[in-house]
Amino acid sequence: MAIESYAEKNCSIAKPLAFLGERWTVLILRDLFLGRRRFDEFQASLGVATNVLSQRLTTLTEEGIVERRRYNEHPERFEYVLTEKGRDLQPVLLALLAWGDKYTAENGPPLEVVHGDHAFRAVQTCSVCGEPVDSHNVHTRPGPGANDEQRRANGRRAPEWLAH
Amino acid sequence: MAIESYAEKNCSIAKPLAFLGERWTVLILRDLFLGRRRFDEFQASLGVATNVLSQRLTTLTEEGIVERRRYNEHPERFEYVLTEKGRDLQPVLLALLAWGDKYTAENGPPLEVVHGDHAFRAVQTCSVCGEPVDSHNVHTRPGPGANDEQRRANGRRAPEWLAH
DNA sequence: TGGGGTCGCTTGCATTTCACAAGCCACGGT
DNA sequence: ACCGTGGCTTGTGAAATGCAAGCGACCCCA
Repeated sequence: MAIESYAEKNCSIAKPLAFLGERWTVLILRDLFLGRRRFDEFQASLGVATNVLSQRLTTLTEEGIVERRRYNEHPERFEYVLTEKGRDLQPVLLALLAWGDKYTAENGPPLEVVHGDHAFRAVQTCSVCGEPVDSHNVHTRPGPGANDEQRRANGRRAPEWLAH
Repeated sequence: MAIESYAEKNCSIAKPLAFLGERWTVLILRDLFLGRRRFDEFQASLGVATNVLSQRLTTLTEEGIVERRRYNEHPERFEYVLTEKGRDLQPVLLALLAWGDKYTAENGPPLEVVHGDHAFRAVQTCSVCGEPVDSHNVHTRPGPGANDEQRRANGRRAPEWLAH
């Protein structure tokens, strides 16, 4: 289970990947955002093996991304719904969707995302100045949570990819 | 390699996951965005097995995400740099980073992202009206690229998770 | 001239994860 | 009495990944 080692790195990209990086997890989240909530709905929609699906739903529950909710007693029946923490992953899925629409959707987007009454794409803007962010006007530096190694490494290195 | 079946789905989230969903790929991209470009840099930074790293770099090259560039003859030496298509994945990484900072960084963000002279978070806004997007004011519908099944499925289903 | 180190890998084998198929239990319907 | 449904669990084999070793063409240093 080497993917769990992601969680030990001091990195806000690696840590979420400890569970998001497991196969099928992101597609289960997509289904959750589309309103699906039952084991068999996920299974039918994805074609994933049931033991894997069961395992993923357990992990997502443990991570607090979904809530496992009993909607019937006798027999016990459960459904899975996104928590606030889970819904906060929406930007990740929308960013992925925007990229996929741009580069993989030859016949136009299979799915439109609607805000109020208009279909839209997700655009990333700066939380401070409100300007759109693109890959050319951004760089990085160690933050308050950086360890010594990270501080040293970043000091040594210029973001050379910017210079291109 | 069942993950390749992702690519066959008519879904702009699933298709990118056909390569992004492979273990280590997203972390290699993170390193690329941080300016790393050489085999040994990735290997040292990530601790990934060299055969896997080699395989991932090949895939990323084939997908047009990175360019494999010879920077030395005799002996041949290569480096890997992001293409425009690759840099367009930045919103995905920034969204992941923002979530990771919020939920997994107890001592503050290990890495700050800087826009001009100010550290910032990525905020998603609507490409049409410019308003910030959150998980409560969004729903979906079939787009021009939807197949018949997707049209039917979406008609049958309300986005129930919104009603919560 | 020789000995070590670097870079970018490849190869072989063990371990972990995943897929596929089958089955199970408590119902509910007919 | 029997079939179907929902939500799984349990095998077993295939595929992905990890680990360790090695390799070829240099370069550096003496």
